[in-house]
Formats: sequence, C-alpha cells, structure tokens
Amino acid sequence: MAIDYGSMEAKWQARWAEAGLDKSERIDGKPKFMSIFAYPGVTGYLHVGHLRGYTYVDAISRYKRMTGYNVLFPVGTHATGNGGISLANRISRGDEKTIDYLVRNGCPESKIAELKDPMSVVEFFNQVYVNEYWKRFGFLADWRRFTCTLYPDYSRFIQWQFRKLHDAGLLIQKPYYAPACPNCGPVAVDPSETDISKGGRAETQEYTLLKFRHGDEFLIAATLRPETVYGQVCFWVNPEVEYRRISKDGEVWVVSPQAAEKLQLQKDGIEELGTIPGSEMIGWMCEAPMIHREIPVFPATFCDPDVGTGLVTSVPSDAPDDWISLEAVKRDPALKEKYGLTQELIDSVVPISIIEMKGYGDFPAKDVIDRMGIKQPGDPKLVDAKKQVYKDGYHMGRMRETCGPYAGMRVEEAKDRMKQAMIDAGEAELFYDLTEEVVCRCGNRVHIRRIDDQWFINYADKDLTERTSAHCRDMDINPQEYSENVHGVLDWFRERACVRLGNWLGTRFPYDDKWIIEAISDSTLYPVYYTISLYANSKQIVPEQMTEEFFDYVILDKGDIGQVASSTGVDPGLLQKIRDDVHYWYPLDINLGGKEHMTVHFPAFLFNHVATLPEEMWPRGITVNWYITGKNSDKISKSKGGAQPIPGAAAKFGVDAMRLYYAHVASMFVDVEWSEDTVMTYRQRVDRIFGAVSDLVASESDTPAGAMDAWLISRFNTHINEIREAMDKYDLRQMATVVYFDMYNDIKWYSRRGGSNSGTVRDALRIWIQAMMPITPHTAEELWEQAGFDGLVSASELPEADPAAISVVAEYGENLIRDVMSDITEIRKIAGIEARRIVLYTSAEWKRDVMRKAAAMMAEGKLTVPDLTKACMSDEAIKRNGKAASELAKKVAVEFPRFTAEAKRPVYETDELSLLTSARQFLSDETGLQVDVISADAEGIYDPQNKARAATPGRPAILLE
RNA sequence: GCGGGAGUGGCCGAGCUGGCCAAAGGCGCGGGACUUAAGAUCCCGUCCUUAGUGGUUCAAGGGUUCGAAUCCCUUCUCCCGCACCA
Repeated sequence: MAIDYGSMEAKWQARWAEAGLDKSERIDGKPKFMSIFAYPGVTGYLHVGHLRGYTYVDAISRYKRMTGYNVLFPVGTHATGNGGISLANRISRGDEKTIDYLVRNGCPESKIAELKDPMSVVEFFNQVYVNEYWKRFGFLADWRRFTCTLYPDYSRFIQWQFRKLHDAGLLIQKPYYAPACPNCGPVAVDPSETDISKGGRAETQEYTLLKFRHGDEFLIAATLRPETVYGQVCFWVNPEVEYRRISKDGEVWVVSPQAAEKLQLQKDGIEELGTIPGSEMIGWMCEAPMIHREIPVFPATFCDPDVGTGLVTSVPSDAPDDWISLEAVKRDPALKEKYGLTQELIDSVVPISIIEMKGYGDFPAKDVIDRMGIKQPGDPKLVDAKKQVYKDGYHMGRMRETCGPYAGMRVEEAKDRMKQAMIDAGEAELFYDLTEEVVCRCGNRVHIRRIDDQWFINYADKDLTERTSAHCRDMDINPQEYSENVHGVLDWFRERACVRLGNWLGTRFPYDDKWIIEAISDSTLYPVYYTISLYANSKQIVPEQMTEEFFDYVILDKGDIGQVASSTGVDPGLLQKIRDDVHYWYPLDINLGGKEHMTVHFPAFLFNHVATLPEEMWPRGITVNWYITGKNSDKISKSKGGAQPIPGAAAKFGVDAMRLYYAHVASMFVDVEWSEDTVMTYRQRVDRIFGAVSDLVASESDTPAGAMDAWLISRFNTHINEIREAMDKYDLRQMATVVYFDMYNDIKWYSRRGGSNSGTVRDALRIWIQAMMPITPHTAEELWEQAGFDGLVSASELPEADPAAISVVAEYGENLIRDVMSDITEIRKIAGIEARRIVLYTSAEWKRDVMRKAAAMMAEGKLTVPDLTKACMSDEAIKRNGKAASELAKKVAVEFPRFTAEAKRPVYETDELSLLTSARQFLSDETGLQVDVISADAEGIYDPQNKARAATPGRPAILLE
C-alpha cells in the first residue's frame, strides 16, 4: 500500500487555505483561544528537533478549534542581534563553510548571492521558516499576521512598550561594563565574531584590585579570589616589565602599562605619572590589605602584564602558580643573588593554610601540582590546575580558623563578604577584564569600558516581582515543577541591561536613539502585537501612524478615539476594530517554548505583561517542552549525522508520521533521542491506520446492530472522554495513545468479533477520524474523504461523549471474553495436551448472591468478613453450600472494598451464560476447538473433572479435553 | 556548592494524590497465520514457576503502613539551570 504522502499533504493544505481555515477573525460572543510558540531566532536553518514544540501548538490549536473555540495561532520570527549581519558578512566574504552550509540545507545557489545584506538574510529565512517548516507541517497559523522583530511596525510597538515600562518607573540607568574598541566604540563579543576578528568566546570577568601600601604609593594586584587574602605571604612582580605609576584619586598606583590603559576606560581621573622597572621593586616590603602584614616582593615570570594589573598577590596555599613560583625562588640561589634577597627573608615566607576542602590537604595548590605532576613555573598544565583548585575551592571550600572573623564560613559567602569589607575600607576596588584577547575588526584591542548611562529594566522591583509571582499561581503552567519553580526564578531575576550600543539589528531606544534594544527585551510582550500586525501587514495602517497614542488606545483603551483618529490619521472605525480585536483575543492562552526559556524568556514575558498591561490581559498559560536530542543527549548536529534538513525528513517519513512521532514518542517534559527507526515505526502506524479504515469501510454491512455494536460505541464514547480529559491538560501523548492505539485496537477487535453494522461503523469512523485531526491532519482529511464524510474534518466539531452510550456492562463483557480466551490459551500451553473440546462453566447463582450482599453492605459502609459471613449463613440458598460459601464470603469481603461498588457491579450482574453462549462460535473459531457453555447450576451437567464448582462470577471454570 | 529533576522489565517509556501493578503502550525478540516478499498486515507469546496458580521484582539499603514502584530517611548514579545567551 504505497501512499503518496507528499502530494496528499499538499492537496489538503491547499484545501484548508481555500476554505480559509488559516484565517482567524474575531467572532464576538464565541469563546476564543490564542496560542503561540515562542518565536525562533532566524539565524539559520532549524532541524527536526525544533518542530517538536511547534507541532504541539498546532495540534493543541486544532483540537481547540474542533471543540468550540475560535482559535488564533499566529507565528513570527526573532531577528534582533547580529546573526543576520554576521551571516551576510560571511557570504560577502565568500566564506566557504557558510556557503556549503546553505547549499546542504537546500538554499538554491542563485539565492546565495542575494544574501549579502542582513535584511535579505532575515527575509530569506523568514520564507524558509514559514514555507518549508510551518506550512509544510500543515500548521493552521494565521499567516497574514506574521511579524518579525525587525519590521518597522514591530519596532513602533516595541518603542511603545518601552515607553510604558518607563512610565511604570521600571527603566533605570546605572554604570555598566561592556566591551568596546577605542576606535569603533562598542562591539559585540560573541562566537559569531561579527564585529571582532579574535576572541569571540571571551567573557567579562570581575577582578578585585587589592592595594598594597609601599611608602606613599600602592602596588595594585588584581585577583579573582579576594577570599584568599589571609593566605598572602608575598607579592609577585615581573622583573622584565616596565610598570607605570599613575595617579588615582590622589593616590599613586603602580600597575602594568596595559592595565593603566584599561583602568582609564573604567575609572575617572587617571593620569600617567611615569614608569618604574619591575626589577626595582624586587625586595620591597609592602603592606597587604585586610591582614595588614608586611610581605616581601619577589620576582615571578608568570605575571603577564596583559592580565589584570600585571602584579599578583601571592597565596601559595591555594594558587598553583604561586606555590610553584615560590618553590622556584627558594630553590634558585641565582635569583637570590641577582636581587639581593636575604636567605632570612626567603625563609620567612611560609604558606598559610586558609581553606579547608574535601579531597585536599592543608595546601590545595600543592596537592594539585603533585597530582598533575607539575615541576616548573610556566608549565602549561598550570592553567588547568588553577581552574581545578578555584572551582573546588569556591564550591566546596570552607575558611579555616586562620581567617579571623571569616573562619568557618563557606568560600562562596566569604568571597563576597571579604571583597565588600576591603572595598569599604578603601583597600580594594573592582575592575573588569576580558578572559582572553579580543581584537576588533579594525585591529585594535577591545577592552572593557565603563558605560555610565546604561539602561536596565528593573526586574528586581519588589512590587513587580510580587504581582507577577502572585499571578503565576492563577496560571496554567506546565510542567508542574516549573509552575512551582517559576516563583524562584522571578525572585532571582535581577535588573537586565536592555539596550546596547554598537553594531546590532533591532529597535532604537525611544528615549535615546544611540541605543538598540537588545534581543531578550524586545521579545516579551509581542504576542499582543499579533492582534495588530494584521492591519500593518495589510497596509491599513502604516508605521508612522503607530504612535504612543495609537497603542495606548488599541491596547490600553486609553484616550479619546476622536483625538487619536485625528492625530494618527487612522479611521475611527478601524481604531475601534483593532481595539476590539486586541481585547477579544487577549489574553494569551498558551505560550509554549523550549526549556531554555525557563530562566530567561518566560520570566521576562511575565514581568512585561504585568508591568504594562491591565490584569485581565495577563497571560493564562505557559507550557515548556523538552528537546529532541542527538545521540547521548548531544544537540542535534549535522556533523554527527542523523538529522537531515527538515524538508528532507518530511519527504522521507511523511509529515503526519513526524507529527505523530513528536506527539507520542514521550512526555513533553523529557528529552528524546532522535531516531529515524522510531520515526519509521510511527510511519508504519499511520500506514496501518489507513489499512484499518479501508478494511472497516469495506466490511460495512446491513447486519443488525447487536452487543458488539453497543460495545464499540460505548468504547468510543469512553475514548472521547479520555481524549477531552487528556487535552484539557494538553497531554498530547495520552491523547495519541487513545486515538492511535486504543481506538485502533478496538476497531480491530470489533471486526474480529464479527462486527460490521454500517451505522456503527459510520459513527465510529466519524469519531475516530475526527480524533486524528489534531495530530495527523492530512491523514485525517484523506480518510474523512475516503469514508465519504462531507466537508473538511479540520473544520468539524468533535462531539461530546454521550453518557447514555457508555455501557460499563458491555465493556465488561468483552473483557470477560478476552480473559476467558487468554485463560484457555494459558491452560493449553501449560497442560501440553492435544485438546479437542472446551467446556466453560459459568458460576452458580448463589455466588452472585454473595457478591450482591457484599455490594449492598459496602454501600452502607460496613462490609467486614464476619458480617458478610453472618449474612450469608442466614440465607438458606447460600448456607447449604457450606464451607465453600464461607470461604467465598471471606474472599469477597476482603476483595470488594478495594473497588467501588459500582465497579464491581458488572461482575455479579453480567449474564455470563448468555454472553458466553453468544460468543461460542467466535471462541470456537479462534481456538479451533468445539466450545460448550454450561451453567454450574444446571441439572445433571457433564463435569467429569468437577470443574464447575470452581466457577465464580467473572471467572468461568474451564475444562479442556 | 546552590537550586531543580530523574533512576521501572532487552530497549523507549507509562504509572508515582499508596491497594484493580508482574506493572499500560510502543519497539525489539520468538512462534503462528497470510503469503511469496514488505522496514507490510493479522493473531499469540515474551521475569521464574504453574491446568488458568504461586513466587521474586520497579538503582541500593533501611523505615512508615494491614498494604509501597508509589510516602519518609540514608547511600550511589545520572541530567539540567546558575544569566544577560532566543
């Protein structure tokens, strides 16, 4: 059965568009449902993993659509930042890797030439996302509302949003430290290296500058570990460096020439005073901060004038470099000679143990050096050694009693406390530096510069945090763990630098257009803009008209319509319409995004809604989805094989197979390893369903409806309830299990049992195909048509379950038959005899009476073994069965209370004799044996092995011979 | 280290407001049907034992309970976040 999924998909997608199913319009009075996935950044091609979350949203939206909601599912893209610039630059440069990447993903050669400017790149990918991913996957999104963060109308919206944040007092300015080139100004330091030619992985690090008094001046050491000051025993100077004297707030500081330059970018009023050779300082005594001890200055070659200040305080106990260098000094008589150091002085320098940590002795630095076999200063392994000790010390360390008031404190805490204490005492200052050399495209070194007027969004605001946190309690946030955890995330969220200087694509900051609003901050409130973008895209309004007043009116319902109309030139009717749209669709019902959003996007999304919109417009739901990963939880990557471009996968497996795979392969809240074989099994599942439906259609007959029909209809109505229940929790996986497995199995069982009634088949098919629509819409349409139903299933309404059609008894009866069959099989297997005939004995009536009594007693809440036994013994019909009766009473009295009385009812109310008798032929066909059914109560029955007495309700006795 | 999550049968994964759990479903595997070829479909089986029973399981070890995969404690292992990066 070769099904051409590709053309089938295209066919139905076209039909949906023809029918306008992808267009969402306000219908006053009809309940609405608005859903989005967090839009992706358009910096390149996506892979099959990304479609997981998007597919959830389409399936959920389709489900809502068929259960009475007017659905709005808009899509857009995020292009802020410098991804577009970077790619355009690489193409302009003719970078082969980039071009190869594009070609491999199906970019036509002719297109590549056009991608030399950033906006073309963005537009190109916008088209790819919409056409090759989302439309290709059958999404019913309202394409007319598509928007991108770089569109001029979107920018107007973002500017409005920032005005509202400002009005709310949430925009603050304070100094910030950012990378900058002395020539070109601010630069972006990131792995794409758009602005820079070297150092894309560099990070900004905070150093503590420690001041060591020597006479009237200060030697300035930079350290990452201010908590180790109690272990300072000497001071390192590189004798080959010509240091600088600079003036700083009336003090004289000594630092490396490079540090002097860097400091000028971060501190005010720095002036160069002169130079001093490092060698001259050797042998000096200087006073260490915090501990106020005089320590000697020793020579060390590892002091890099480019790192920190080029001067280093020595804590040999916890710094491998210090330890090994101190050893060198002690061992090397030539040094002593050269710098005139006395043996006494050298001997006086003894490491002090200051930090206690598991797995290390008194001197962690020494332990690491020994472990790694480091012998000499300058050994490249020292870099790793340092990292190891720093990391372990920070996480596991505790200050020893040598550390004065900080003794016993965890390093993590002591670090901040000691740093602050020294700053307060004027013994230290902060300084920022990059972790590696960063070079601007112009060739100059990039350094960290202080920016005094940096804007932040004050997410640390207490009132905002509290209100947002409180609102989260009313939201539907999934999974549960995140719902609980989100409050912690909101608390932890601090001020966020929301604008940047330099070479970025994005919206200009409305209060100062030298700034560009950064990538997180312009993608928080945007869902509401989808209710407006429709009008901008259709040119009914133009960006210039989208003023503060305009948005105030349509979103906040503020201002006078006449005035807004005249100041913006927008027709009052249109203003009214947009305003109504906004308030009809908003709030957002579900925002679904990958787990990476939990600590950044979602909190910001929540904060911004609470900060700028009235409460009735705050979001109602967040759902987090986990990833599809490559082997061993790696990110999916081309280099490791496995994941082909999305259109290729769609062609190979079929879109519906992939959608079913995403929906069913695992819970939304776990990572899944991508496996083509697994996808293939879902493809087979889809194939099988095609087969099952056509078999079923072919089997239709005018046989009158019977017990099997009641059973199937009961099952399907039960399934409708299960589906609705699952989907109320957006549990697509559970829903898929019901639809693609349970319902399928029921259909198979129905046919196997000889069911073929046309009416039943129609009813069942209608429900089944509808239930497939959310996850496998193309298949559903095709089957809908094949089965001869009218219209589009995508536009149909899923019925409510009919409670009257649900028959516990019917479902119980079929289960009983299955149990009997499996018991027969079991016995045949174990007995190992060639059976010719099966005799089934149904339970004696008195046993059912025992159960009836038990149920009645349970209903009154007083079912106990003695009570039931007593009751049975007072009933003559039961009593005369003697010991068997009391044993059964005991068993029943123990077993029944585990269930509800209602659940047990079919056990004793089912007429097993007629049920099994009617299934005789079936059982006989299935087993290939003659089957007889006899009541244990019947007179003079055939029962050579005395089996009949073993029969109980729910468990007929079986004789095999 | 702090915060969060997880360890279930050959595998993936349900279950985890305690009892219908020897534990769904799928995959894989074995057998059969069909049929001649498909990564097809349909049945049956798939912890041990057994005329449909019983036994031992849900990382390890304790505990609570009449009763625990499910609750508590301890240990071991694994994963994620710790920011300015959508």
